[in-house]
Amino acid sequence: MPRPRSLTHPQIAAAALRVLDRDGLDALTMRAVANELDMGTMSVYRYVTDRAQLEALLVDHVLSTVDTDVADTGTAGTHTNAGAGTDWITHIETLVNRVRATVGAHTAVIPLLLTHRHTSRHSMRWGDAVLGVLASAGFDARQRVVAFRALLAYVFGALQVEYYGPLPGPGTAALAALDPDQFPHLADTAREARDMGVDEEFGGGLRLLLSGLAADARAGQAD
Amino acid sequence: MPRPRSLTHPQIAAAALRVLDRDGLDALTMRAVANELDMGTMSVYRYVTDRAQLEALLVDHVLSTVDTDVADTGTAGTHTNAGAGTDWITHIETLVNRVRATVGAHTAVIPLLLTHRHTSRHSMRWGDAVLGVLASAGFDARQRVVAFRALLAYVFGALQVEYYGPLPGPGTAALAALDPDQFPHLADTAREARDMGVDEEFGGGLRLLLSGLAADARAGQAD
DNA sequence: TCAGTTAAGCGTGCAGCGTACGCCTACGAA
DNA sequence: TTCGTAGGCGTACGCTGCACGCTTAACTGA
Repeated sequence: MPRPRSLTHPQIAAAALRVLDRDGLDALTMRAVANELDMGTMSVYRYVTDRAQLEALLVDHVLSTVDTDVADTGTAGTHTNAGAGTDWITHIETLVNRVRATVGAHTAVIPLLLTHRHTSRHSMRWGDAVLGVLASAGFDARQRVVAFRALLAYVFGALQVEYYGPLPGPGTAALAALDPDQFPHLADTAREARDMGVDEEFGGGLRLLLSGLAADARAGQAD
Repeated sequence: MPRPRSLTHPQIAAAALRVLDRDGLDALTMRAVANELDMGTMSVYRYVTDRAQLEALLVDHVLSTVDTDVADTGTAGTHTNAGAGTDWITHIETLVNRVRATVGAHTAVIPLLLTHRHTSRHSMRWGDAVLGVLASAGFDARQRVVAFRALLAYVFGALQVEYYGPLPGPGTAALAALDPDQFPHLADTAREARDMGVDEEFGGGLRLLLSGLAADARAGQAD
C-alpha cells in the first residue's frame, strides 16, 4: 500500500470553507480550492469525485460544529413530570438557534445548504436531535413529520430570505419608497420594518411556528 | 426611431420558461433561450443586460399568473363584524396555495425563486395582498412584518425542501434504512413518513404557522 | 424618391469553468 | 534493490456568459 493519502476530507472541506469565507461563493472553484491546498487542480479529484461532492463536504463540515446535545438546557431542574412540561420548546429553540449561529458565521454557505442538506451526516444528527425532542414532548409520528419538515423549511427558508434580502437592507428601503397607490400595504409595512433587527425577525417567526406546535400539543393532551 | 423592437420581455420570459420546463435548469443557457427565440445568442442581449436579469424576468413571469385577489373567498357572506372573524386565515391559505400551485407547475424554477423574488413586481403584488389581509385582520405593523417574513420563509423554504428531497422519495427511504442505533428517531420517523403526501406535509406546516398567528390575534384582541 | 440615422441582429473571440485522460513519480512491500 | 500501486498533476476539451464591432433593417426628413 504505497504513497499514503496526504489529505483528509475535513482538511479539504476546511480549505474550501476558507476560500468561501474569504472570497465568496463565486470564487469557490476547484482551482481555488486546490490552490488553497497547495496542490494542482486535478489532484483534488483524487479525494473528491466532483464539485458537487466538494460542496456536500463543505456543508457537512459547517454543520459539524453544531452542538446537538440538549440534555441539560431545560428550565431549571424543578420539573418532575416527564412530557407534560414545555421544556421541549426551549430545546427546539436552542437547536434551531445553534444552526443559525453557526451558519451566520459563514453566510456564503447559505445557498449551498438546501441543495446538500440531505446528504450530510451532521445534518441528520441534528434532525435526529430535533425529532427526539418532539418525540419526548409527546407528538405522534405524523405530527413529528409535519413539525420537523416545517421547522426545516422555516429555518433554511429564513436563512435564505435573510441572506438574499436582509430586513434592514436596501431591499426594504426600496419597498418603503414604492408608490403607495400601487402597493399600499407593502410600502407602509416596509417603512415600519426598517428598524427591526434580523434576530427579532427570525426569533419572532420561529416563535409563531412553536406556538402553533404548542397548541397541537395541548390539544393532544386534552384527549 | 427606426427598426422597432421585435420582442417583448414577456415573450423572452416565456421562451426561457419553455426551455426550463422542457430541459431543466442546467439547460437554461443564453444560447438555448436565443435558439428558442430563433435568434443569435447575442441578440438577446439587446433586451436583457445579463443572465441574472433573464432569470429575474423568468421568475416574475411565473409569478405573474398568481391571482392575488381574495375579495370574495371568505366563508360565505354571513359575517357582519369586520376584523373579528377568521376569514383572514382562509385568505392567506388561499394566497399561499396559489403560489404553490403555480410554482408546482414549473418546479425547475424553484432554485431561482429566492434569489430573484425581491426584484419581481408580481412578487410584490402578492406580498401586498398578504400584508393587506394581515392588516385587515388587526395585526399591528411589527406583527405584520414578522408574520409576512415568516410566511415568506416557510413557503419558499418548503418549496425547496420538497424540491430537493420530496418526502415520498429516495431521501426518506434512505433515512428509513439508517442504522437505528445511530439515528433512532430519524430512522423511526422516516419509516412513518413514507406514505405521507406532499400536500399533507405542506398544508400541515402552513397550518402550524397560521395557528401561531391566530393565537397572537386572539391575544391582541383580549387587550 | 432617396440619402441619412439609429438601433436591431449577430459572428467572432475570449476568459474561466468543470473535468477526462494519461504521464510521471513517490512510496511501501517483497 | 526492485516492483507495483496509487498520488500528484500538465494538458486539453467542451461549455459557459458575455465584450466588441460589423452588417443591415426600418423609419424620418428633404
